[in-house]
Amino acid sequence: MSRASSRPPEPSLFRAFEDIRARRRGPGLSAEDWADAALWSLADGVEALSVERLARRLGVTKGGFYWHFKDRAELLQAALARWEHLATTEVISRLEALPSPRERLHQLLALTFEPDPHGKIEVAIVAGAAADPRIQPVLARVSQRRIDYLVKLYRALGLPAREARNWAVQAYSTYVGLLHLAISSPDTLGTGRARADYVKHIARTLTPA
DNA sequence: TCCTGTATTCCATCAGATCA
DNA sequence: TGATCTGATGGAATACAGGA
Repeated sequence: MSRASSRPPEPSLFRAFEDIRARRRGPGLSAEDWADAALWSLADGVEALSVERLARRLGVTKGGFYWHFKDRAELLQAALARWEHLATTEVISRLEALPSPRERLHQLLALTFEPDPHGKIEVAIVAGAAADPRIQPVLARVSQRRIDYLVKLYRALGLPAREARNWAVQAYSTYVGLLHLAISSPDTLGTGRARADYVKHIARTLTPA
């Protein structure tokens, strides 16, 4: 995927444990801090989300957790809500600040095909949806919103509605497939130059002439 | 292979402490 | 003084080693 512009990379949307600890406001953690930490820990799998483990990694005890949340299930829902907001709503909002639809599409493709922990979180959520019926509706909603936005971008590039939808589904399918490949068989995508070339290739194939 | 005892992990509760 | 946190505690689930 070719970078559409030379602008510096956007700061990460997700907050790692170190950020949460560092930016701790006041005497303790907020519910949002816990949700962000839970979201980050989802990279290890939905079943690995543990209140005690989370508390240890945040440098607090688990007692405070129950002030903010009724139980672990409520925390998972909060984490999923954060994911939906950060990885979809926030991304779309950032892209809308760009001047042209082509630039938005390039930036989106660059963003989604970058190797980072966000992909692991996405894959964990997808895998978790198979076992946990509470995850499925969130995942379905997020996928639909993303595809709808891609349709909008392709439409803005001049494609008719049906064709735009086909391009959008193809782009999103490629994204989901690459995420799985990057985690299950990372060598397939290569490293360094080879990977960058492949990402460029993908960008070309997903951008209408 | 199955059963049993022990250890570990996790979730949840609660009394008391801390702090703005 | 209220909001928030700590740390002890208990119960349930799971893992694992050892013996029959």
